[in-house]
Amino acid sequence: MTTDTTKADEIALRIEEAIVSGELPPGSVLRQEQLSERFAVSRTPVREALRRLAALGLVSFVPNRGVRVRTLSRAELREAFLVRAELESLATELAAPKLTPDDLAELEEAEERFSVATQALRARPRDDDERWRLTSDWVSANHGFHDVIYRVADAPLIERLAKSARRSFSGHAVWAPGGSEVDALYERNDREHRAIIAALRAGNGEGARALARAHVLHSYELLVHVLELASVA
Amino acid sequence: MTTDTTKADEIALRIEEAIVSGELPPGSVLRQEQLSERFAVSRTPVREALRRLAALGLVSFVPNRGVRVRTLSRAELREAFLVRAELESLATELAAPKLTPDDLAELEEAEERFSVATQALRARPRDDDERWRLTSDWVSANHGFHDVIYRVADAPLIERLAKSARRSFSGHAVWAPGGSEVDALYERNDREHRAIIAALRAGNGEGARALARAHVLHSYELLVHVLELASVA
DNA sequence: AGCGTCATGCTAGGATCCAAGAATGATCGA
DNA sequence: TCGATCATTCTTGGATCCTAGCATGACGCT
Repeated sequence: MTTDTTKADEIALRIEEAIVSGELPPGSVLRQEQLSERFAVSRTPVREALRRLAALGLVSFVPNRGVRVRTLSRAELREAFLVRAELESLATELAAPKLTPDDLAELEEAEERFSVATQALRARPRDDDERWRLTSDWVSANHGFHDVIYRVADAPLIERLAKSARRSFSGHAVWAPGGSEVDALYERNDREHRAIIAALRAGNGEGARALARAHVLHSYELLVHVLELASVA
Repeated sequence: MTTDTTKADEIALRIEEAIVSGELPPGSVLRQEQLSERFAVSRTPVREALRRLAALGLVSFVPNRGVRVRTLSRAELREAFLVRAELESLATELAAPKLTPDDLAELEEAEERFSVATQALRARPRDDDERWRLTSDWVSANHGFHDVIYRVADAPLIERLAKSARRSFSGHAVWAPGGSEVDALYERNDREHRAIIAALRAGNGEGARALARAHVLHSYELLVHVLELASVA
């Protein structure tokens, strides 16, 4: 068994997963020892993993006092979306001239899944467990759509940074659905995906870029709406 | 003595400094032991520092085979500049409405220093040592100008990511000056700084944004020119 | 009774130790 | 003489141990 990855890396991924899934909520303190026993390793690789996550901005170190999962202020949340809007629109523009028919088909398929997830979410079951599962589906379908674009753009650095910005707020995504006002926003999100596809199909890089930018900023509005509704509840 | 920073952090900064200064050139392998004795600590904090730098993209880990200072391919170099162009233009736009007269004065002062450094560099002494010092001055004067904008924009995440993109190629900056063709590019760089200032003074955020974007992309052209000249020599 | 100080316990940071994997060079065979 | 294989050495990755700093609670003083 030749490990071409180190334990610290694997653990970093698993902790990251736990953070973005919301299992480790923002603000919670991470004890090195309990992480080490959870993953059945010593504290050393755990600490290295935490260093990595700290550099990514997911957790913050307080010397001699441990690490805690980063909480984003409203301003930071906004910033993260602004960054993502710029990087994603750039990626979309880069992707436009490279798009093959196969890519286009894949993109449409991803959009189809997203559309289904959106409708399912709008049906909004009262059961909390079901709701959580559906929002989780919705989020990953959404990511799936955007990931196709990143792949086609073939720009590793941009992809890395954009996803890092995306991750930084996924832990905040309670994504509690709201009323008809929020429904309209979900609907718009879906429509915008199709518009981006249309622009890409037409080979209109500039247009796709502008659409992608607006789309991400609109997603921010959606998230803010949802967060406000959640905080009132 | 209450250390409000940890040794791993300090060492990460010092290694980073050594990398961007060119002391540790791209491609060189870093031995944990010699780093640890150089900084008079054990290997543990060194490794944590390296993890951090790896997450920042400055060095790359090869499991069981150590770390090496990252070399950027031409494509990655381009990507880094594209990212910086987007983020810096965004920061410029954000800075525009926040700019106070004091900020403007500071910006003009920074530009003055940059202008002086540019002229000094264009005088181009034959002495290698002097040339190295002047290019180093030029680079930091340039950074100084842009840093004012970042500070005014007051957007920590954007600043962090943009500087990270900037750092990723500073190690490559041999910045060997070329002929009159390159001189024109230096000259343009200087002019563009002034244009950005003018737009900011006029409160024209959109204009400043577009100028900043073009400016960074032009800097890329300058760097590529210089690198080509250097590789021929 | 309230506040300040000190002692004890707990957790993180750093050092050292051990094991496992890769490179290098020597030796043996063709 | 050239190549392949095996042993040795070097370096990294991980575990354990030690130390130092923060926190918390008890005790004493005002």
